[in-house]
Amino acid sequence: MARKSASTPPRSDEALSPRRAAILEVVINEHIDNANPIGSQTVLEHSRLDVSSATVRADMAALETEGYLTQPHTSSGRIPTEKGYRYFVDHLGRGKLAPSKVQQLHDYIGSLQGEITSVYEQTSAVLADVTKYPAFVVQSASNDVSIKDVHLVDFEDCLVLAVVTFSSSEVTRVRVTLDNPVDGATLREASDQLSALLRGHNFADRIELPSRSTPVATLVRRCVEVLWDDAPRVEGDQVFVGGAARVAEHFTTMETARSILDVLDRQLVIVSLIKNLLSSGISVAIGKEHGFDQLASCAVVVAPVTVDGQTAGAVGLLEPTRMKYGEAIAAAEVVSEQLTAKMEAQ
Amino acid sequence: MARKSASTPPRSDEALSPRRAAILEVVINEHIDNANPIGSQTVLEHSRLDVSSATVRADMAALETEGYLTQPHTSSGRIPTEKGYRYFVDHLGRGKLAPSKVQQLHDYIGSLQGEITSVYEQTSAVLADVTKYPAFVVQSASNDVSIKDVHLVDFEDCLVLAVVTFSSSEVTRVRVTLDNPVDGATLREASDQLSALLRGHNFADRIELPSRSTPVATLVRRCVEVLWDDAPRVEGDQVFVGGAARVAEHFTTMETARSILDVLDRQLVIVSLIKNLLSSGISVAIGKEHGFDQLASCAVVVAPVTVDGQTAGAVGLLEPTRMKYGEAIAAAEVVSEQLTAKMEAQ
DNA sequence: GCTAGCACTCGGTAAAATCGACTGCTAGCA
DNA sequence: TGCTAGCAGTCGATTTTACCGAGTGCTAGC
Repeated sequence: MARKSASTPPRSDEALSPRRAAILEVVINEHIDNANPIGSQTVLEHSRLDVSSATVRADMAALETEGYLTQPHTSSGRIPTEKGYRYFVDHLGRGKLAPSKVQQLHDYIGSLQGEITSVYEQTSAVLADVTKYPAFVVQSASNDVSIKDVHLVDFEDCLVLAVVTFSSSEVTRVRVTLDNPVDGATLREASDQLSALLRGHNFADRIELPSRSTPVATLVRRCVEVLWDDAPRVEGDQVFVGGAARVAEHFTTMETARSILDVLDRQLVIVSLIKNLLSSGISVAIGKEHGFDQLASCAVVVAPVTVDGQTAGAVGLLEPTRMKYGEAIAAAEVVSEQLTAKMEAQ
Repeated sequence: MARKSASTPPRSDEALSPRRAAILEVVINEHIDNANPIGSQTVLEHSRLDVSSATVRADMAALETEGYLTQPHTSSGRIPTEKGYRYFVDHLGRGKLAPSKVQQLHDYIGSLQGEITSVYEQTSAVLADVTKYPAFVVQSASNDVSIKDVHLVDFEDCLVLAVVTFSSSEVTRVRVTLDNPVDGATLREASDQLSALLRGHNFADRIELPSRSTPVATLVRRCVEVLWDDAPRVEGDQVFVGGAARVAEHFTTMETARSILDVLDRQLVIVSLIKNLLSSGISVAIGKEHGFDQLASCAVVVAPVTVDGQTAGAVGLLEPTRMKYGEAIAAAEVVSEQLTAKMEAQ
């Protein structure tokens, strides 16, 4: 996957004359609404400008040479370029989300219960439902999670389940097979020793193992070994994609739909996309700005979920460049706020 | 979602004359290969029949009146109907999977480790990769899972985590908030009592609660209450869909792609689809046979994963009716065998 | 029961014709 | 200098027409 450096947040600084800005705005708004190239006539109809179409034409020609607009072919209206959208996002369309939708998001996310994972998963679905676009929620692997407790559960003769509780209140389990059966007392004692030994540590730490060869010490050693080898490394970042089916609604050609679905399937790609954007402080990446070729026809909107100053995750939307930026950004922000609030309440 | 009863396993019993069967087979094979309607000429070229095209035409006309073939329009070749495919699946195409693919599936699934859930999830991805079609794996909620162990972990003053281990070796956790802080000894004692009290039961059972009002008894009561209220009901059936993006590869019109993606998003629908098919002993449902309108243009192939005579899950493929049935069925079976073997080994 | 041959159908494709929404440009006006 | 009116020209999209050929059903004859 090709990616360019996204280190410099794109931002268009040049200012446009008020009239040209107005024209650009109309072109973008109209184009978003009906996907057609926009001509000078149409611009006039949808603006308060009191000039002739020839003047608008001249301005549009200027906007084109400056790179904000482009013509699909001579003799048809103009459509926005990525630069045009960028200017729009930075200077113009301060869109809002319909209050009813905000309410909907509030209500739904507020009502979610249960494991963080499932909250995130459901959130991705709601966000997709509300925006009608594919949405994703990334749950970051928090890097300072430590072990809180270890408990051994006896299964069969030589099989023990090590149940590890983390400070994040997540739980994982690992099967430990033994050479010899153990009795309940040994198990219990080993449980206690393990808890004491590992509490506060995480899998990056080196643990001082007991060297004695009592049954308990042996069991403890074995468990630590297995845990350090097998434990799902405090699970990496997880991605939940909601509304992938929406792709088919919004992208007209099969081919683009296909390549986008493909990306949505590859969670690693999404994670790195999001991380790049977040780390360079970007909240909207339009077209090629994010450097992922397969998504060149899309814009990505992200908003971080921050808990205690740490990035706990992110919320994102994937839409065609021709989208309602205002609404999308607002929606992502509302959801990220909701999630942030929810996480902090825990 | 409309569904018709799928209680009678469809099965075409009428026998066709050998020649007609041969013709049907060629039509289907050719149609699967290149999606075109097949004419009498083409049939001759791809069969060992030593008759004239007129004869083939007569037979094809007969096959059409009997419902096995149909003409998209007068004056073009024939394509198979659902009934045609059904006959094909029941009597003709005993296809096989390329040994290399079988090997691939064996190797990959054999190498999977970790939690059942993740094994299932990855399996769905591999199956999709190997077949190039969307695949799903359903993990059934086993209905005779019982609690094996309960362990309380102290979090904050009035917050305790109840970690429940099930006989299936799965683990779940529930947050229990308390009115008063508890000390370590109480917690430990309560853990032990809970384990003893709940071991062997599941959330459908009624539990006799201790009525005393000692701190331990109170804690035990509270935990059971919360567990019975909040515990994710030994999670229902879970569906893992792999290769959803493949939909865009195989379905030509945006609209069908869209409606199929939509279904893949709705896991409940898939579960009920699979359950219906399995319970009526069907392994292939072609077109409308399964009664789900949105999937009318698809065929579904399923194979159960059985452990100890109990259905532990299922493996399925979703393909257009125009698909290589032989391969698909073989692939689903290989995978279901692999999973079955893996589950039984645990 | 099979075949050869013939008239016929009709979807798909290619070429031609038409339309109309745009543009750029120029000359003229405040 | 900035704006406008008007005109000629461009070019994609749509419709029309013509045509081809794969494939059919049918019938008469072996």
